[in-house]
Amino acid sequence: MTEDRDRPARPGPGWAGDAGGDETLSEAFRSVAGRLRETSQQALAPWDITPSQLRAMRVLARHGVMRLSALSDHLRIAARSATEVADALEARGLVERRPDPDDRRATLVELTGHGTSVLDAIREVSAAAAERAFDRLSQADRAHLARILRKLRD
Amino acid sequence: MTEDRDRPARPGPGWAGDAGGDETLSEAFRSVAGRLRETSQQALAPWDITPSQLRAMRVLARHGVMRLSALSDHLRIAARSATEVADALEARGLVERRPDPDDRRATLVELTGHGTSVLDAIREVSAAAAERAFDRLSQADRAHLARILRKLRD
DNA sequence: GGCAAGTAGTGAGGTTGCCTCAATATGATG
DNA sequence: CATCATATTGAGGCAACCTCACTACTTGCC
Repeated sequence: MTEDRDRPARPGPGWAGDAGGDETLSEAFRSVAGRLRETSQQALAPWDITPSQLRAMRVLARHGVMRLSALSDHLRIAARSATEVADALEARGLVERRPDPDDRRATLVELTGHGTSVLDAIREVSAAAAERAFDRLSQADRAHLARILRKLRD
Repeated sequence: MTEDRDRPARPGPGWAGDAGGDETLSEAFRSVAGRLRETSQQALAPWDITPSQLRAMRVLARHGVMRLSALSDHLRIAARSATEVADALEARGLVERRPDPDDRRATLVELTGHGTSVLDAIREVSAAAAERAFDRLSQADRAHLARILRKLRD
């Protein structure tokens, strides 16, 4: 059946396959989360930036200039992998490396102006796409959901 | 999975990094989903089965014996990749290959008895682990959440 | 029946995003 | 100064995907 071999579609590891007939809360939750990820990934496509790179950009936008090791801590990846992400972003002109004046072992990474504006644009589009999924909920349901999610996060 | 590392933690692609201070529904949702995935992945560890393999087992449990091509359709991966997943599961004695009597090009895959019981055990443990995350919600909140999730899935 | 065209599975080889280990450079400390 | 710790990176590996090409088989058509 429908063989979209041409288009990878990247459902991602969290994708629940065709497990559409669940009943437990956690499975329903994951199923919705998977769909959310799909749509926001589509929104991301035009910029040719991977989810991994986007995560790094978000960290840099949130916390400003930082060392590579700090970036790897925030992303919870090995230091070596942060080097790779920074390489990719630097090649696209989205971040800049600069030696840390306080410690000549270290390298600082920072979003460029271009990186900041690209991130802003992505944020806008992908937030819009994702929030659209919640349109079908009433105002009251949205408030409920927000409150419940807050409880679940503590 | 090479779980023998110090702290792989494998947050996965949906992991929102340290984006803990967000406000939009979609970001909160993904953050919670990420945590859910983390815990259920830990629950999965003892069996040395990757998420990818588990997904395949779930499909086979749900739909019974099927061709490799059908499996790849259900998992939304290329046919070639389904071969790999089946290889891994077969090596662990969790599925069996058998020629399709109706079409000698095709190969059928099916969960073995062992595969079924392993899947049942995994399901039990990981569902329990995941549902535990919802313990902090009141009965009313759980009902709300279930209803809202149902709406989001249509 | 005979044969071109299509389909199922897989070998070969590539990509991505992560990993560990070791090397190099620098910093901190007794 | 000697030693040990820390920051980044080169080298190399692995898992889970991918495409392309091949073999074995089936189907459709004359």
